[in-house]
Amino acid sequence: MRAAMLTRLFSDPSLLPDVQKYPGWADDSESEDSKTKDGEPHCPMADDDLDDGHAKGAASRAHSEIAGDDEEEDDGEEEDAEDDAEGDRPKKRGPKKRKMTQARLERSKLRRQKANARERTRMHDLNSALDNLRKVVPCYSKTQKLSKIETLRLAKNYIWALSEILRSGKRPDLVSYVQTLCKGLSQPTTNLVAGCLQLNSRNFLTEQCQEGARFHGPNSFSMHPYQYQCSRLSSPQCQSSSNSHPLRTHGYYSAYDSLYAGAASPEYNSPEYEGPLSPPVCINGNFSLKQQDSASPDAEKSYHYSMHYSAMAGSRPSAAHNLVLGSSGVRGAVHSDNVLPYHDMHLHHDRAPMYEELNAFFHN
DNA sequence: TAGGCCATCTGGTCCT
DNA sequence: AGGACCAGATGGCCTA
Repeated sequence: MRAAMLTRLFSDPSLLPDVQKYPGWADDSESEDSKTKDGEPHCPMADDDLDDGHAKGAASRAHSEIAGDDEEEDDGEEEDAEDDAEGDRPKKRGPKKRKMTQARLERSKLRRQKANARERTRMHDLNSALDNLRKVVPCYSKTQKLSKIETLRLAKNYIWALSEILRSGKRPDLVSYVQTLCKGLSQPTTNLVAGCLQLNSRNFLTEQCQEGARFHGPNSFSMHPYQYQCSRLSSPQCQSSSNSHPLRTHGYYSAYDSLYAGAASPEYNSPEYEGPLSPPVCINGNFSLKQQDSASPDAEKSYHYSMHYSAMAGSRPSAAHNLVLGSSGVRGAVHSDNVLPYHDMHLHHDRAPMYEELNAFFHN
């Protein structure tokens, strides 16, 4: 902190916002005013001026005050004498620290400012890249952005899931897919991703109830309890309860299948999505949650989603047992704000060439 | 109010 | 010397 103060010793008015941002500088300098960060002795005069300048929130004033100390500009013996006069501190061995003349301080300050600007630019570039990454991971929201770390985790999982698909040449079961996608994600992010998939699934379920059980063709998944639930949903009573029942695993299953079904949708070209071409995860992005949510708002609030990450891709449908959905979930509840308004959330469903290849692969 | 996330500043290190 | 990169520190903002 001492070194930080040094660089701000002659800060100009352009740094005033920063000065305001660090109101504790003066206090810090009080507590450790006799040494620099690396333990080098430090001019006490500069400390006093620094404290004055920042404590009063007038960096420019501090600058002028220091600049007025012309007698300190002279280097050489005078500085040595000052050091000796400081007295009780033991002398440091090694090369003497060059006195910070006004010119050197100015240069140092300029360097620091330039370095800060570069660092800001660098971080902005990094954030921009992260924003781009957010747009191509399976779940994207304009307003509820994934955090940086969650974006990276989700992207990693997504890449892993896609490479597993390419490697095995098979459609994985939905549970494995979801597990892979959500592996290591925080609960809110898991909820968000799950919400995305579920959103996609609801409309899909409706379509399926109208179209019949076309899931049970040659390309259908291997049978497991969730497929059973899915097929049961074709019945009217099952549909009517689908939004209120806490167990919505069928929704994920259907969502997953919809991702790979590649069925054209009138809402395919969602006007909401303005990002670049996205990966081939959610080509069939139909959003019909709005009405359904309004019909049963409590359903979302009571919807709990718990995920255990015991298996990665390649786990068999038995992994479904690790996907616990219910109001008794132990990992935390899905809050209503984790399920975004449909106009704000985007599954990626662009016609990326990669998807077309994958889609052709899965349907040939 | 605590905790998470973020932007920014900063000094250190490495490389050119 | 200067730039890139990194990690630590700090404070602001937001949310549960």
